[in-house]
This record gives sequence, structure tokens and C-alpha cells, in this order.
Amino acid sequence: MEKKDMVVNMEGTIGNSSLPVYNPFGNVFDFCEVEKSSLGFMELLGVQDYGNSPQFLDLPQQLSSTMSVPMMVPYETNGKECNSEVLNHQPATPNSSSISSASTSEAVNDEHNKAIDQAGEEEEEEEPNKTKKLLKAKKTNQKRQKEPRVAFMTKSEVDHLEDGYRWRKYGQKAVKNSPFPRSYYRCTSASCNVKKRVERSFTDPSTVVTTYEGHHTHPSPVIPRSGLTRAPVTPGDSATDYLSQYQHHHRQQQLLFNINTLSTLSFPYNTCFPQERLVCNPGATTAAFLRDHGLLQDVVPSHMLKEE
DNA sequence: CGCATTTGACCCGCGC
DNA sequence: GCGCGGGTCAAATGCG
Repeated sequence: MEKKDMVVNMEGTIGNSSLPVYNPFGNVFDFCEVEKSSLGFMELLGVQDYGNSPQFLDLPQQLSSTMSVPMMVPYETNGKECNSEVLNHQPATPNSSSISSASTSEAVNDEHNKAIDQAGEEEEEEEPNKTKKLLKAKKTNQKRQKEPRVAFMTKSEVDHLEDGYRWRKYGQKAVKNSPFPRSYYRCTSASCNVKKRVERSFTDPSTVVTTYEGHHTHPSPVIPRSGLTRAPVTPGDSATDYLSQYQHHHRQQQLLFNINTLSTLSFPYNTCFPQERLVCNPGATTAAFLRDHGLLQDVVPSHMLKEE
């Protein structure tokens, strides 16, 4: 249980307070200094991103100290939650991609699926039910392997936070060592396979962890607040997608935030942001990023959006 | 009646 | 091989 300092500046703060920030998977965030916001009844504590197509970036190099970006900081998860390839992969140089690692993983996975396919074919005549289950397993296994996940930690008294999309609950499970159950939701939109898990942190019952998996193939059905210049969600554009979800959290909670000290951070782990999902995409300039995402303009004061 | 939720059963991966 | 925990399914149930 180590702690490293991270300062998150939120507009409207009422002084500093050190909050222990734990994720629900049994690890501690590698940062813990958060300023309280007086603007909402809840505040964002952290964002986790652990994808399956990791690209390693040198964040301090990519992000200037004056950028206004949503908090998106990796933390170490146990092997079960995080694809081990992500955390174990050691980039030779900053910004090096590990696409080969991901593709290797898929190749292995394909072999596995072929085996399952064969098993299914062999048993189909005798036990169609078994085949069904095998096929289901294959399907879910594929998704589990491929879909990236982003987790949001928020303080809220409500478990299921409104994020602009419609969800159908398909399961609930008790979580080991936690009095709080984990709920499983699927996007109700047809052909959209996005899922999310919602659970309350057992270390901090006031914290709700929402984990999104996959990308919406459709825009949010919720009409944005009037007067907003919100950019539509581009199907397949995961950065925009997640940013949209993320910003919905902020909008709902009327939370203004800003991080302008990212360059001062020291990451104990190799940063494993998939480049395309990094909120501040190095491929685009900060100005372009801010211009293209109206919501950020909505939650971040205009003077903070000016790029130097 | 249609849709959402609940909940027990089932499957899978993993550790021992 | 077995047990455990996580994730999913699907029938039953609830609700507007």
C-alpha cells in the first residue's frame, strides 16, 4: 500500500484534503492527493484505463503542464482484472507500440476459439445445449479478450449513474470481501455490445466504480443540455466515446475539474494508455482536441482552454 | 403487453 | 481434479 502524490486541481476547491483512493480490486491508486470540490455532491477520484491493445506513452513528454485534460491515470490491478500483457509489457522506448503483443494475443485466442469451435461441432448432434453454451462461452471469451475497459471512480450515493446511455441490467454478483454486489449492465441499443459494471468500493462505500467495456456504435440517446456545443459521439472512436461518457459524469454532477500538473507526476508503472484512447491524443494538438469536444468546454473554464 | 430487473444456474479461468 | 470467484444466461417476476 504505497502512495504517491498526485495533485488534482479542481475549480472551486475548498482546500486540500488527502483522500486515500483505493480501487475496488484490492489495490491502491498510486496517487492520493485530491482537492475537494465544492460544486457537487460527488467528485471524481480517478479513471482507470486498461486496454488490450496497449501503447506506451511517455505522458510527461506528451502532455504539457498547461493542458486541461480529464484525469486518466493508470493503476496497477491484479492479474485477473487487467490483461497481464498490458502490465507486464516493458516498452523499449517511450511511445513504442506493442501492437505485436496484442496481435500475438489475438492469434493465440483464435487458436483457442478454433478448438472451441471444433468441440462444438463434434458435440452438436448429441448435445445441442452443450454446443450452445460453448458458443456462448466463445463469444464472451472473445469480447473479454478484445474489448478495452475504462473505469471511473466517483463519489456518489447512487450506484447506477446516468451517463447518457440506456442500460439493461443482466446480472448481479456478490463481490468477494465486499458487502456490496457488482451489477452488470449492457447497452440496450441493438447491435451495441457495450457493457458496464457498477460496484461500490468496499474500502470507501461512498465511492462507486463504473467500468465501461467496449465502444458504443451509436450516439448517446440522451439529448444534451441546451446551449451545449457537444460533439456527437463518433462510433468506433473510442477516445471520443470514453470522453463522452466521462464528461457525462461530470455534467451530471456539475463538477468542474482540471488537471494542469500532469507533467509533475511520476508514474511508478509503465504508462499503458492505448494511444487511441488517451484522452489527450498526441496525434492531435491540444487546441484541436479542445475545439472538437464541446463538452470539455462546458466543464472547463474558457481561460483554461486557451492553449499557449 | 412490453420491457426491465431479479436471481439461481451455469461456464470459464485460475490457483492449489 | 477440485474449489473458488468472476462473468453470463435465461426463466421468473415486477412494473408502468
